[in-house]
Amino acid sequence: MKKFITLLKRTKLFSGVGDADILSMLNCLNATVRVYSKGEYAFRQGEYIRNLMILAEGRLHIQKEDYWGNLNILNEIRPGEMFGEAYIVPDSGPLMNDVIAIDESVVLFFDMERILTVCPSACPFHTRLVKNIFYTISDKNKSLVQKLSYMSERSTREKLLSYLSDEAKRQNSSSFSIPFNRQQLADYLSVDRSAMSNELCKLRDEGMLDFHKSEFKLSQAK
Amino acid sequence: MKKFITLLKRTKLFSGVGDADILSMLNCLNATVRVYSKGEYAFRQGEYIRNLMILAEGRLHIQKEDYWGNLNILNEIRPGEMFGEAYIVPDSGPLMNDVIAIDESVVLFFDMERILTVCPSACPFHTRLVKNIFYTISDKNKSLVQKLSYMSERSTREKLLSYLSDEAKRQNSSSFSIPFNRQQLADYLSVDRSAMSNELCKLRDEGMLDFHKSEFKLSQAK
DNA sequence: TCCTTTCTGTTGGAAAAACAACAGACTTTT
DNA sequence: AAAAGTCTGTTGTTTTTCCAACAGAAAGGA
Repeated sequence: MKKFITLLKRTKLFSGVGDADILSMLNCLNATVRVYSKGEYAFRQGEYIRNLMILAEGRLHIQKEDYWGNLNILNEIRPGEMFGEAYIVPDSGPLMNDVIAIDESVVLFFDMERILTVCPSACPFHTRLVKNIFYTISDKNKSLVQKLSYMSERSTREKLLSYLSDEAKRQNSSSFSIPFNRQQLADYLSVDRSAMSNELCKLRDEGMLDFHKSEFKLSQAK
Repeated sequence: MKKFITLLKRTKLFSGVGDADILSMLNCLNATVRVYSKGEYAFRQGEYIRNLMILAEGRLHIQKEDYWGNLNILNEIRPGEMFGEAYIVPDSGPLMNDVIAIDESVVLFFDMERILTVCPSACPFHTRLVKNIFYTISDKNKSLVQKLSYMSERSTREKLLSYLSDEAKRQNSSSFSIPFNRQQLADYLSVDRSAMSNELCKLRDEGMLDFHKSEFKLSQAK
């Protein structure tokens, strides 16, 4: 287990916890390791998950196959990332997705029940851990809600405006830069790139905003 | 505070906690009450939130105004529901939305720091509370991810298929009923009702599925 | 520097969704 | 039982998006 400490101290889950404490917590949380070979399924749709996982090495895809057999990749997990946190609720039902190892992958399993139950006084950094995990899912929650608010706009134009408007708020300035190129932004908003690019230029021509590469500036419509 | 116990014991946050314990926990969590009159803003965009809130009475809207002044209602909070949980992360930035009282509303404030920090041994139901709050957020997370996976499909048809496919999985049967009427389903998937209704009928005519009101049955395409 | 690759804006035609409007089926109220 | 209201499917028109293709600009590598 020792070899994972360097990785773990950089994860959100164990941030702020010292090396020695991580080691003792791994015991406390009943941590186990499992290696999946390339192409192997870590979990399959319909299974029940009772652990919280962190990917130590490799690469995983969370994917979904629908009733008619169409495959859809929902997410790629990279080393240090946590997954499974949404399925540890006692009666949360079976897993709706498949988790497959794209490369040979090393996965750490933590006993979720212990994370939430064991008395912090017995393990001084337990409180820290609970906070960290809480903060992590809380953050995720927030970004999901935000993305959802953009995506529920009906038109590409409105998706763009709501996203850019929020970004301006967040960065507290009408001039700001975004962390996406055009293709990434289109993917994020689930729209076609060329149509989006087109719409951006229309907005510019209408005087609503201006941009250069990933730098944007919002203005009042003329 | 006593008068809120009946309500609180029915919330997800305090489920499984007895009356007496709720009362002592309210102290432990530094619970405070605030009444908002109809039309009053509980929070405004740009503020920082340091509490977890439960609506005791009334009705709140979480809404957003964009840079150009367009208003958008994101969510309606009803009695017993929790909110603000996504903003308690220390450096989560300012609130991006407004929270406004639609009717006169009574809101309970809980000290988030205390929820996550105080040693459970001092307050026997604290562990229970941490679990409850974790489960609640976790559940919300899961439903957000699911909704997002439907909404990121590009066409109405694909949105429908992914939603119905998941519903069949979840209910573990190719025959199932959904909790929406047509308009609600359209709103949930962010599409036009009539176009969706049209698409549903096409799918039926192609032999992919059958339905009657909110009862659906998936089948292999002919 | 030149060459290759990536990124962005632009276009025109094809496909899909939104919109408006309406009729029949079903519910609820009176 | 009648009336009013809601829900659903259907249609035709308008608007928007998607898609494919391309050219210039920018970035990166040889």
